[in-house]
Amino acid sequence: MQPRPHSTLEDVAKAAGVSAATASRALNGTTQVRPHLRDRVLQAAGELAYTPNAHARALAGAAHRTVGVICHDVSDPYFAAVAGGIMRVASDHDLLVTLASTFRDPEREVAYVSMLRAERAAAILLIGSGFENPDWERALSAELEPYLQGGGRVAVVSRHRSLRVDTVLPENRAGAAAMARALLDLGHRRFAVLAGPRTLTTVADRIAGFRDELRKAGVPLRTADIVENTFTRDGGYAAMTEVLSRGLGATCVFAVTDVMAIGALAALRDHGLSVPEDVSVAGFDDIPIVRDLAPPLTTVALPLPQLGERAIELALTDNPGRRRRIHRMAGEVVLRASTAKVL
Amino acid sequence: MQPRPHSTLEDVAKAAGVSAATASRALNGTTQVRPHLRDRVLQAAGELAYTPNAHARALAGAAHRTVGVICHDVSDPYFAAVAGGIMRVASDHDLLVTLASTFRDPEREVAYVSMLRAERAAAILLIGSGFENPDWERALSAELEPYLQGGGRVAVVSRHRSLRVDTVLPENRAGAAAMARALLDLGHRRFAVLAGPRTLTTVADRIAGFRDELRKAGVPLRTADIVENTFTRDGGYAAMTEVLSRGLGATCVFAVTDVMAIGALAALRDHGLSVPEDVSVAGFDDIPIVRDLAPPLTTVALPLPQLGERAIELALTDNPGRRRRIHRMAGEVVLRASTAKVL
DNA sequence: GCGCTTTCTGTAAGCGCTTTCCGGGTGCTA
DNA sequence: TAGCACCCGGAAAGCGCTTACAGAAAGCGC
Repeated sequence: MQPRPHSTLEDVAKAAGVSAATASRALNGTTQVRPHLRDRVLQAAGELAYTPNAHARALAGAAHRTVGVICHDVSDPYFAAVAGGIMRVASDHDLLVTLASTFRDPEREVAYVSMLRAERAAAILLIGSGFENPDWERALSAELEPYLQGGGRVAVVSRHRSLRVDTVLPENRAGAAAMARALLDLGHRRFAVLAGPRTLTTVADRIAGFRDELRKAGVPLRTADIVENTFTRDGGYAAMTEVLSRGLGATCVFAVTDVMAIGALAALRDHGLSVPEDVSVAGFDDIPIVRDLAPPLTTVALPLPQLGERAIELALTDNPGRRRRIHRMAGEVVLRASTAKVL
Repeated sequence: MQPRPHSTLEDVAKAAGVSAATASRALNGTTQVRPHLRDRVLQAAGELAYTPNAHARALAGAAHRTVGVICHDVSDPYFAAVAGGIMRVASDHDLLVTLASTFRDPEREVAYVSMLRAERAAAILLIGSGFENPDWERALSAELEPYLQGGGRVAVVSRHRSLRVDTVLPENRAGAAAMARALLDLGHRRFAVLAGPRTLTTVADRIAGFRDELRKAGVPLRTADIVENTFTRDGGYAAMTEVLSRGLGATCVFAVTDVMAIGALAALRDHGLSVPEDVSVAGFDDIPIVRDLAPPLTTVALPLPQLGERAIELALTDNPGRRRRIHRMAGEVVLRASTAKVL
């Protein structure tokens, strides 16, 4: 016999011979319940394998125990690392994490925000560069604004324009500039840049930081030196291949992300070029794997798990004035064997 | 003025001058509503930035649109790849994915199942090897059984014992055996195995498959040849270091996962040994990065995203008799440059 | 134009839980 | 023993939605 699929609080209360109210109190410890009854309730709950219905609970006004995370693609090591940090903190707070991958589709991102809003998630975290696209910005704001009005918390990692929400901001510009300086110090004067789509703010910032610093040193970076492709390993491979097909003039290749750098490394290997003897390669992010490459990759190290941790902490922390809090995270140039001095 | 944080169906109905029922129908398209009214409702919803409360909806009996995924650690490339497959399918079905990382803590796994049960998730997916631990098995069953009774769907990837649920099973044993054969064919006769905790069924199976195949060929694998450590890059590094400290007798090292193999490669490099000249290294899983290592890693290739896709499809597919369906996925040995012939 | 079917629309119940508001024990004080 | 405060447990309301159920309106044939 099983009239209902799940046993309910009602069932537990009945089994324990108390009212639903008492059962609720006993289970949640809201108020003192005489040990005698409390034990009966707990035992009944155990026997019935009772699990409170989170929906009913949420509806009745209890706190929402889930946070939503939207990223481009979990299987990208960058997001995986950031998500890892988020999960750790969430786990400490007994929160469930709803993770969505947009696969870089702006519409899907907006749709996910809407779903998370429907779930009444305690917080929504947007991880990864936004798009420079007015339609998308408007649509996203239209979803986020009412959510914020309704007490929802939002934090973002790596995006800034237009969204007035708490932000964890890797210093892309400064990091790229620092990398430029480091590479200049190694004696490089001719560069190729492998970039993701410029519509991503992260890409734009890193290119700008890199270019500006070169300019300061009187080293030009022409448009033709920047090759754009998708923000993936294969994109890096393709971009590198394109650079090679045009005739490699550079002594150093800067990929705006490590993932693209990995593709570039593979392309170079496939073309019989060795790194760093024939050409130096540098990346950005310091995803865990790159120190284990041969050669290990020079990169701008970002504390990825911490990016996630800060973001969720920011979202979970009260923000009385609802002012926009920006938490900048510096990147640090780590010189490894993929870059060499120019003789 | 905002009496309630979110606008409700009630509000929309009022604004459109219809009843809540009609508003609900117009929004969901359940029943025909005169276009006239329908438009008014839709417009009102738009203006109020209305989002239905998913909890109320779930409580009222609508289908649950979320699936829960429990893995050991999203930032591990193996799980990231599997999760990627799951997300793709989920996205096609308009499902939200709640992803939890247990960080290999059995208790946390049980706790997460309980939370997912509370959420009335449409399905629960357990990704990654289980633990060989009777207490844990009992606790997990105690959570899962009532969930299944209540119509919940469960599918697992990579575990078998004790759980009577739909299963996607990489052929760990056969894959490891095939690897053993391939390595024997290359002329190797002395092996070291870098293993994760034996309490993980995956580890046990891979070791067993490998050992049995060697035995068939008359090649012994002594207990001392198997070094156990954590299931991570650092675990691989440590295990390899231990092997080296004992004096490397083997011509080939088999790591039970690619992640550990990456650590092993790093340890060898740090000790000035080159692969495959001084020693061959093989892994298992074929996580995306390993083909880009130098040297590229020989491994048993598992179709990781498909593992996830099959699992969620299995869970989402009706299973009338509630018989246990097992979907085996073969691994394929991919010989790359990290293994060489023994002269 | 009447009565029947066919289409909507509104009313109301109920999903499972928390929580406020009371009433009835209990224990302590006088 | 009476009186008071204090706890604790129960009844009931209500969270926002879906969905029978029933009633109203409209369409049809005769």
